[in-house]
Amino acid sequence: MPIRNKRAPTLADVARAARVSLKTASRVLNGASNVRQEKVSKVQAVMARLGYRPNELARSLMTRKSGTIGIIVANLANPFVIEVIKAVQQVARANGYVLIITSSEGQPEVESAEIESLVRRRIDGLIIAPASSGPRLSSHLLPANIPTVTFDQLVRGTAFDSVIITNRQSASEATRHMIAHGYRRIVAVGTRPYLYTSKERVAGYRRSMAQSGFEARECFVKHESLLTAKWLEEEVLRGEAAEAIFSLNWVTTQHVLRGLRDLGISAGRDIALISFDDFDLGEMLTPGLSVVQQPSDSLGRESARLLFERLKGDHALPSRRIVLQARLVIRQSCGCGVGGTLVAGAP
Amino acid sequence: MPIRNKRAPTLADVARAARVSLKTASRVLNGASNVRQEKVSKVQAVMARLGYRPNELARSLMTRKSGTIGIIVANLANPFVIEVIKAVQQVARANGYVLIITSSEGQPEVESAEIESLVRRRIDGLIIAPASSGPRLSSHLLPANIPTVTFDQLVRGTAFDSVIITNRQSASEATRHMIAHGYRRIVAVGTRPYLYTSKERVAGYRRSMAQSGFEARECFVKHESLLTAKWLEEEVLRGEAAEAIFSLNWVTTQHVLRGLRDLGISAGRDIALISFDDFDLGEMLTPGLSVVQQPSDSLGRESARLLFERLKGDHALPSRRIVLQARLVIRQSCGCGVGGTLVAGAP
DNA sequence: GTGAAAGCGCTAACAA
DNA sequence: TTGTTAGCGCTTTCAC
Repeated sequence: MPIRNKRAPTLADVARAARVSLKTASRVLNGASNVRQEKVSKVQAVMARLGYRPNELARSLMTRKSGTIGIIVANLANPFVIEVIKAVQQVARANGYVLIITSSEGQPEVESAEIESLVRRRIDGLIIAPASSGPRLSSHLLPANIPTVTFDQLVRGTAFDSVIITNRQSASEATRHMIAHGYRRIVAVGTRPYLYTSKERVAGYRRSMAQSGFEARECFVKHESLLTAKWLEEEVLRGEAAEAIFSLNWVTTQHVLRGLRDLGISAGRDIALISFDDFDLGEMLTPGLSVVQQPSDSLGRESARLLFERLKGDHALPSRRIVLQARLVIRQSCGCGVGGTLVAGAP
Repeated sequence: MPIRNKRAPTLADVARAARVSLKTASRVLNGASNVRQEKVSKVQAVMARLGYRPNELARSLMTRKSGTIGIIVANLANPFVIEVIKAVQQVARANGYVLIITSSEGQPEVESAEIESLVRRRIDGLIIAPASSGPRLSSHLLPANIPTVTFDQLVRGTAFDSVIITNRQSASEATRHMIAHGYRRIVAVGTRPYLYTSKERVAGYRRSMAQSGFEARECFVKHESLLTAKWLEEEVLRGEAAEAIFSLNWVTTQHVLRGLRDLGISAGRDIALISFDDFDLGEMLTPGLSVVQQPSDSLGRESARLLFERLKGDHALPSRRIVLQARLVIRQSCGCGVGGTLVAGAP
């Protein structure tokens, strides 16, 4: 029996009970090879008997490794984000790391506060979907010795590893697809125009519109709460002003779908729609939602890989950028397969 | 300038630079009142100048409080789970705590491993959706001094605080609603029959069926991967054997919807359907999905509240159980509003 | 008000 | 192969 009855047993308690030195007990704990088998068994037996639980906090203090990875996302409700987290989680677990997940709610101030909190907890690495593309996420917040990988948004003027997708190209492709259906009054709808992803997707959309000689029109709200049916009707639809909508992100699509329904307009039938980002039941809608699908699993996996490469190995690698291919998934809402007017030669 | 150029500045560095004692610096850090204002300012100035970041790990070692809450869920993909986490996260953040989120994948062995990992990291509290209702989640895994709240599943023979919902009653209500539509061949479909939630929901379903003198029929798969279109056709539908389906959880509904579509059967039109658990776009399906909606936000909030009550105050409170009311949300797939055969007197 | 000393539970660097 | 001695960065006595 350990002397103190209340406190959890420490390695010292174990060592005492096993009649070995603290260091020997420590060696057994860490699976060091240079301990006599006999003592190993004895120490392990005592550990089991006492119900010994190593204190990772104490270990971390000494090793300067907390075994935790921070991950900051903008919106936990977004299934894309969840899939990324799941992938990161898998890699982290396989490496014996644990994830501290927080959300910035897309607000740079919250993001800063969360970073500070994580740094104080001495995370070994950070994976972050930045809340803004501006220079807020700067190195004065993050100590240089915390490897960081950004995903989704790209932050100007930083040297973080990053994983992004083909925003511009995929947006262009989606737009081209709608154009091939014969639509020319295609409106891009989105939130937070100042984000990197928004800008890139708009650029892709514009490129395709311009190539066909059509006029691009973008409707943005600063925050999704402003994306109401009324706004849709007055700003986007404007009577006959829109034949098709290109929704620039998940939360936008959600609000656009609800708004159109409230207006008695069938998304995909009365007006064509392609969404950047998919839904759990996107295929089950009628008509099925045509989407640009982000490779969320690879995105998480690659982000984690980049991070662990720095963690395990060389801290001084040059900063790397990975661009993953997003995929245009054609279902019906784009105009395909609902007696739509798909023009010959369409994708 | 601190002497060591490489290492992050410590409180000792701060104290030295500010020409005060370590303890005074510590007092300033913790906002103690008994320090002369002059010194407070000085220390704070030095902290800012040096870019000092308190090491929470070191503090935790001494205070025996890590400022972290563990949360273990069965499936991060489930939006219900995510909403619970979001609510818990909010409360945790408001209390200065951080969340370590892990997933058991519904497997008791993984759950045990995750618990062990969290205990070693000295979480201050645990919120867990148990992977099984059996006695696996027992106190030999969890030290008695780690307050724990379970939600979703109820674990037999433990004294944890818990937050659950009206599984039985709500399942009964949903079944009654379908019966009122005139259906009598209503089949309950689900996964993992051994779970508390499954049993309760089945019990509610059976009660309503029995009250109307109808024969209850349940179709279970052990794992969702077995829930294929073929299985649906052969085990659930069996020709005309099913007029309505009561899907017992989120993942089941997802597979049932896909399966029915693959069979060319419209869920809600050709066969009635009520789902336990809602979807992001549940309302946007055609017909709209009728569901039992769990109060996920309250569930998370209440779980967190129970936990923090123990954390902040009395550890020796008697164990409490909170039962929250789930809500039957009638859209169309139950038979309402699609020219269904709703019988007079239906809810 | 302030500070010196001790110690939280572990590992690192040495010596034996 | 083993043990001893220092710490890691902070908080907590308990003196002054």
